[in-house]
Amino acid sequence: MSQFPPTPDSDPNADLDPASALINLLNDAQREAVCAPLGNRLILAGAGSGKTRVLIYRMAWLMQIERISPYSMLAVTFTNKAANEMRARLMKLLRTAENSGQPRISAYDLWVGTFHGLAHRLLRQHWQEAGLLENFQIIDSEDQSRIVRKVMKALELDEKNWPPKQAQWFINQCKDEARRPHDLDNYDDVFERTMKQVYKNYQETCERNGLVDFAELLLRVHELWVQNPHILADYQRRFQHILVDEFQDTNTIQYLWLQQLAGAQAHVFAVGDDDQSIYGWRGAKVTNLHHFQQDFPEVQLTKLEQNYRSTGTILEAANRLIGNNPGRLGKNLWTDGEEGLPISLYRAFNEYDEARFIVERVQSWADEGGSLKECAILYRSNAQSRVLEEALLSARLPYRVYGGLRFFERAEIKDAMAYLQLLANEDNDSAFERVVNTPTRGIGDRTVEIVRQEARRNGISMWRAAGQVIVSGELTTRAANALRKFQEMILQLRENTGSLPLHELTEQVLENSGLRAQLKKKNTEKDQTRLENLDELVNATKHYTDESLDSDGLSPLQTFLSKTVLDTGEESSHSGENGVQLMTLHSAKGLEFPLIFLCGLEEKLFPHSMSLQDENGLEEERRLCYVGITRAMRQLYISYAEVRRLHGQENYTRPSRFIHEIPAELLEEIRLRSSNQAVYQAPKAPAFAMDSGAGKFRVGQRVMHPKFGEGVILNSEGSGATERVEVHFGHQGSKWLVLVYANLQAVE
DNA sequence: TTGTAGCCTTTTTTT
DNA sequence: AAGGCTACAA
Repeated sequence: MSQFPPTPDSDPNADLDPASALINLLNDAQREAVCAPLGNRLILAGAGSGKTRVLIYRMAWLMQIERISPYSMLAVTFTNKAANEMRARLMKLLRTAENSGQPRISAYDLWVGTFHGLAHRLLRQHWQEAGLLENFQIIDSEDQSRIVRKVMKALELDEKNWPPKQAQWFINQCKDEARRPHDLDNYDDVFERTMKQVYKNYQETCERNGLVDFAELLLRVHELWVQNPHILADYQRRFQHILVDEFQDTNTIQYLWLQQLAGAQAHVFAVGDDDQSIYGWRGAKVTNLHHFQQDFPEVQLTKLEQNYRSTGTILEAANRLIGNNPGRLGKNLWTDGEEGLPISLYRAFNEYDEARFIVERVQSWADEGGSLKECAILYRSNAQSRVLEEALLSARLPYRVYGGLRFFERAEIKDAMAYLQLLANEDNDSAFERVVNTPTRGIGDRTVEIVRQEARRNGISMWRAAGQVIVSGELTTRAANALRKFQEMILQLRENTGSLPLHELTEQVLENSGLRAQLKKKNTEKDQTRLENLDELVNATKHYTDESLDSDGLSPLQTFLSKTVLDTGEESSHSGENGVQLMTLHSAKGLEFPLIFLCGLEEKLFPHSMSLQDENGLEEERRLCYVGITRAMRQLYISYAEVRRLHGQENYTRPSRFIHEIPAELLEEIRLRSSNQAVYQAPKAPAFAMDSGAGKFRVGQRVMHPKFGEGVILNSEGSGATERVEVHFGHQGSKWLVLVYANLQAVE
């Protein structure tokens, strides 16, 4: 471990003068960046080169040496995780400096946040000038999709010919490029004309209901500033120093935003790595790195190429791989640390075998005293996590899955949240429609449709329309009563909104709405976890008390609603704090682990088939692979499966081209299997979960045979009476056995 | 209006 | 494989 220098953030160089204390442990390039004179600067920082550290030290430098008030600084990141980490590390660094007798400087006034978070804050502040309702709410992409679908239905567009997803994509794309419907051409093309119409209607719906989607947050602020120069001028005057992390991930609107805010005065300190640009699909423009150097005056460039994270072998692999991408800004990572172990390559039969292999290696890592949270399993798509989870589960290894179904995206949570949204704003039609009849209370499609029409006819919200329809006699008395009862329930809850603490209010929502009762009634295993999720939700609300309110006079309820949409819910820390980390390659960016498993390196999965259409897509996949490799500090495993079941379909695969792009001498192929030739034949039938009488045999399972003793299932073929499994029995080698006769026993 | 059985489609990454 | 959606019976 000697190759890794101590992390200096907490290093008590207390008796040095402040400047030396700060820069003492930086290398030359890092020091150049941190101590640079004021001005625009681009830091091209390779993976593991201390990018974040430089950013944090720069902030400390500005405050302590340049005597710049934190009040005039703005630091922007892309994820909340990054923002939180940055703030925490900065505070820690300042605290150490404080001990050395420095005057107290607080980072509390400092704006650190994500683009979206900051935009939200600005819009709350200036909702009037931005043309928003005071109690506007933020919607996530699922909400957005629902609204798009509804809009398209109203336009009588058939979902088959007009996939809503496409429309959603179109809308977001436009917004990312700062285009409103009226900015668009009067298309001749039917498709584009229709999309434009959907966009227009969608936007009107959002305006009416006080809803703001992710892209809208950014666009609104942009427009706010265009239309209100005095507001912009205020912020320009305030934020003289703007620091941007992961600059390669900025999209058009974010770039515009920065340009506006910086004006001619501010100094922008941008940190990025073109080789780690992996969000092109959501509008990020790597070219912003180039533009930055042209659009901003006198940009100085610093390259950070020394890597402190990985072994020489891992870096070499990463460099060679990324070398296949043309048009890079050019960077070559190096380390003066040791070469390290070769990269291990494992060819699995199928995904179960792959998972089995990984779990086995994790197990031996743990047996040798390694900590589980130092292991990460990375995959291309979320769907891959399930098999891995099962394997970990049956090995009784704790784990934690990042992303995937986020807590706040689960149906039962969204239901509960919709009630809260409706309490905060009764005109939120999305929320209204979601919960009028969840749980079912006799308000069917018929009734809802009548309410919807009434709302549309009068240009009012569904909540108000419901009130009118109840008295107008358009409904059967039964429906009217049900609807009235629903409204009374909401109104009664609302009475408590102000007086009760948020968690008690939430508790009441769960009880009075019948959400809990509904789940308790069915009481299957899934419903059990759903109930637990609801409890978890109540728990989460406990942090939102009046005292803890930090944002601009919002009620705890409103604060909670906004936070949960923007926050990915990382902190809803469940079990598995000390477990193996499972995540997609995308969410692994910025993290590092001693032991990394990169799995599913197969053509069409990684690189993903969707990205193979164009050269850009492929290059982005390669960068993604580069990100994955460079996460590893000491040891890297790469695996692929010869057969993989995807979308219920079994596929024969070819190893990813990325494997071939890593020099063979850095790789070491691992063969756990017997010498049996049969292993090279692709199995003819599903090689797992055999459903014969014996029950739960599958690849990787340990079994007991009366004559051969204990072994592991390597493979299987056929089904029913002809189902055979290949079992490896230690020194006796592998044998194909017909399951019906073999009399195998599963071994725990 | 509700609940369910069966048909259908969908397959990447996320603030 | 899994979720969404429709059609149908109660």
